[in-house]
Amino acid sequence: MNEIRFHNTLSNRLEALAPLHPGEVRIYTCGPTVYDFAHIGNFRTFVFQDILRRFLLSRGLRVMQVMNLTDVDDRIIQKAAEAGVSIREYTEKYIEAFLADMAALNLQAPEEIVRATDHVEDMVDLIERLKEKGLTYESEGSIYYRIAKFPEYGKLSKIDVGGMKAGARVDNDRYEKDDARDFALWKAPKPGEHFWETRIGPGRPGWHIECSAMAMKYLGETLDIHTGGVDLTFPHHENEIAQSEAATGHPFARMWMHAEHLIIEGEKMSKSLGNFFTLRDLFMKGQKPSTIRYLLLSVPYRRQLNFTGDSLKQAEASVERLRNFVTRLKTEGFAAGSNAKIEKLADKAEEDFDAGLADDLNTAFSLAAIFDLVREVNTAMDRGEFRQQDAPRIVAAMQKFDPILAVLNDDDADKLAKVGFVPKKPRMNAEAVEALIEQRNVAKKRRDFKKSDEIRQQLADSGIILEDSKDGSVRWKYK
RNA sequence: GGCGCGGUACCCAAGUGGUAAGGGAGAGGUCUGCAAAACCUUUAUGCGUGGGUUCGAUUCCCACCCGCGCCUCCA
Repeated sequence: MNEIRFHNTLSNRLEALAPLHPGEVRIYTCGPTVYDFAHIGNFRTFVFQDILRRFLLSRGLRVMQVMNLTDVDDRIIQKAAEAGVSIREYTEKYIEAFLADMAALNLQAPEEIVRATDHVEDMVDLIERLKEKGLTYESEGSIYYRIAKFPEYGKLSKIDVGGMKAGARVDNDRYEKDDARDFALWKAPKPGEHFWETRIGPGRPGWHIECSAMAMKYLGETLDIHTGGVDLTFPHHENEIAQSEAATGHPFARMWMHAEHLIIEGEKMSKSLGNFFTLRDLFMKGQKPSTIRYLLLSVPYRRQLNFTGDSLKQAEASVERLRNFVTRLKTEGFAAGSNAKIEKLADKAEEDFDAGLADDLNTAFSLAAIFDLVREVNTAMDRGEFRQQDAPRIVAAMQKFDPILAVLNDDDADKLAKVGFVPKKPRMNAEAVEALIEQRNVAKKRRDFKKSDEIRQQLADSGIILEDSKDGSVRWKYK
């Protein structure tokens, strides 16, 4: 098997994965800020992270992944106040929605999903450590990190912060800082705002400190991989490095992996452009979970992904092709015996699939390996060169791919129902479908094709596709 | 301006110093009562532009153009 190599933002090159604790990969994943429903762009990043962990698991590695939920920040405080509820109550709804959305997209739950507000103590501890080392200062009740004390600042984003002058920019926080580059570790409470009473005074945590504190609590002072969207590289991850490494004296994350953004119809997604989609928006429009997951995983994570109506159609058709193939394998009858060539095709596909992923999660390459297999096996079937005993081998290959792709085995409607999305019009149940198919069979026997075609059309209007096979049996599926 | 990602057929997209994977879509064909599914053929003498290195470059070097992101607590 090929060596696993990932692109490390820190070195800006491909590096072999070498976990600190052999056999186990410790990953920290920047999760969502739960002030609203997560959008499709967020899920592009989360799908990348899911592919990452699933691939590592497929290699027999243990994965310890921690994902945070940022459940306290300016927006949350403001919105909760507007709604007249506590931060906890306000975020609960969006956390539940996020977990449901994850399940809908077949995103495996990380080993730990942790909330910032459950870890204020850990953050206070970390801030105290920084304080003892003389890396902080206080101003109007807030505590800041003094960037000037961390010479390596900027090593991740390669941003030369030397030019940024204090007061040169509008400070969104409207707190007084000595240097524009400095960031808040702890924010003094504003009147009427929710705050924590702690050893370092009343207030609430800054954004960056939660990730450092929680990552180190669950994964140790040095983790193997830290992931997030490209936009987090600066300042968020840069600040995490500054805080963590200054406090411990050890490297914080050995490898940083960042997912490129998703754009919509060639444009940046934004609320003002009206191209801002949540998952539920897409489900309401009739998009299937498998379609969305496939589209998000089919473009390698370091490439910008253009999310368009056309690309959704293409993704849906691709998933359909794969599913049709599996159905054919399982339902069609083949002549007895086996064909050594088929075994080789399966071996090659499995090898290539894995090699693609090992090469910085090149999902496009891996998918091509699968489609090569699909085409070659279909051809062999059509030519009568595929035998009964070949089927289990190919089914096994497909079942080897799906723990990573996770788009083959689910029934989309069931999936949606399970996570609480109810389609606008209910599907025709299986009994009704079978009954109509039987009527059509009778008509066909009489060679009353007008009638049989009417029935087929009737089913098609209800989203049922029929496939007549040579032996007279009829396969059907929901569109 | 700085940092980063990218510009490959109608669309999505892989890729290598030696002559362009895969998927979708279109066209034609096989199969079928007709469909669906599947298969076959077909759609880039060319991979943003201009130079250079080389026997040979889409792949290496230089310059330039264009798109996008970050540099403002947006994945």
